[in-house]
Amino acid sequence: MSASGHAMRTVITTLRVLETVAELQPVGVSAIARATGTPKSSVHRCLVTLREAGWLTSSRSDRTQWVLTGRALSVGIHASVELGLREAALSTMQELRDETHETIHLISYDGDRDLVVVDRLDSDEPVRTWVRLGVRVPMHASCSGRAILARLPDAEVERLLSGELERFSETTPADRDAVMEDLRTVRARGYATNDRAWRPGVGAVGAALTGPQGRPLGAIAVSAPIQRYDADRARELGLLAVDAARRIGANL
Amino acid sequence: MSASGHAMRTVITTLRVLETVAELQPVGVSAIARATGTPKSSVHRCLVTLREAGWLTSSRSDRTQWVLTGRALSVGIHASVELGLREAALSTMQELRDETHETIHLISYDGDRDLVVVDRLDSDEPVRTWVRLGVRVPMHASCSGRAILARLPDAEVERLLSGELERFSETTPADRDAVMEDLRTVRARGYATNDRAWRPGVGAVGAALTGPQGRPLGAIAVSAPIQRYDADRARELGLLAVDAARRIGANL
DNA sequence: GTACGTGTTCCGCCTTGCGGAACACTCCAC
DNA sequence: GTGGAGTGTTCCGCAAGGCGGAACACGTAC
Repeated sequence: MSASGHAMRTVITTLRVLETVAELQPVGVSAIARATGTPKSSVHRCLVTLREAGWLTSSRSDRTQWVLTGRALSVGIHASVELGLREAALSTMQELRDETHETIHLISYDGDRDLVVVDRLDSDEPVRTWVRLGVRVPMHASCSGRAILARLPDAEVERLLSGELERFSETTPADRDAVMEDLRTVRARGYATNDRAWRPGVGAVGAALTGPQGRPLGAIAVSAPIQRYDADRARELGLLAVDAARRIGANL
Repeated sequence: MSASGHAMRTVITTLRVLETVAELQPVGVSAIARATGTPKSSVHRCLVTLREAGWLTSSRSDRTQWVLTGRALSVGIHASVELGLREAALSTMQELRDETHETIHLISYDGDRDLVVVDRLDSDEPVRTWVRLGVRVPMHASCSGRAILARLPDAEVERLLSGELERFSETTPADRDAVMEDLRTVRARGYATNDRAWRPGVGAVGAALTGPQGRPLGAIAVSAPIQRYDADRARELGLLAVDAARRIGANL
């Protein structure tokens, strides 16, 4: 697709291996080879290289398992510091959790393509939703994604929604038109909703966090098991999320 | 030094470029070339490759500047989740901050080599200390480092202190012997101290966070401007840090 | 105008990564 | 036991592909 074919193949595949380790760690050579579709010997070379670079360690025992080191952590945190989201959001997230008793997620949008869950405060209910920190969130299927899209100029929305839109369930927006229609609703009421559109059994509402120039830098989301989620609850949670987003935005 | 010379040169240099971007971002080609001692054309190729891999974006203006994307964030966060430190430490860190009114740092030790500041709660005083999240901390010169060393078996200490020990100031431990002597004190009283040994004008105390098997997974540190730091205050803060570390350890 | 400072492109030499295949090993079923 | 299906690791010859000096295009400072 994209222009520059001048990229180094070695590096690209090694980075893909690194990302796979991040997802599956602790993990062995064969599993990575399967997940990436790369020959085992090549994967092995990548792993050894990453260890020499200090990004991975091979954890002992009979079967060699690979895990990330603090180096990956260090580089990653520098990416988030630039935004300063976490610090700005922390106290408001706690208030929101106390008001709703549901799990609160903080999502970062890097202005380009990636949507990442950077922080989470857990619900105190016995039944609660769960995602791993660091997971990448789909733009079209999550309420955070659509809350952010609703604040972006049309050209950028167009670009972000190009390519295939993966369907996770019955309620995932089927195509670009469905998303665009939803965005009108989101713009009107200030928050986006998500009724099991991404992960099964999970409903959620999200509101965009905007910086000084009105540009979205991320989103805050409240997610609940579907048993505690219906139209009325969505409105209640949505209004709280919008208010929380406003307070957080004031700190950016 | 180390064994495997089978590592891929390309990848190693590209990762070094990536780390440099993390430190200096936003940053241009020439600055990176200077910092890493790599020819400009090679650095440029690395950057293009990293962009294609989705780890960097080139922010367009007159001068091309490079910054990390959320992909780096995502991978980095997965590294920290494995430890689960942040979640375990959050509430206790807040208590400790309220007790001391100084800046609290959470440091992660990945069991190998890297010591990274993963979280921070700021002091409410007008004069306060400051470090960037994600920065790598020296083992011998920081109180967190020495608090952790004090809990490690001799062989591992030996390995970690091999190589040159950088001197940051008059009070930085000069050599391995000086560190080893300090470790005895640390073991005796439970916390480590740091009187301007790493960063100028900053005093600090630190206590190790240990997992179920007693292995250190990180440290918690209280750092204060030297005006509010002397022997008495160090003891007071040290005891509070030790107690906080115990409470956090109970959650691991 | 001269002198540096950026970032970007080109191209021929020859290093270096490629990956199938063979290896050593552990576990499990029969 | 013996075979088979898993692991992770090593080898090696071929040629793909990365290297980096040099030249380029631009902007700013004096």
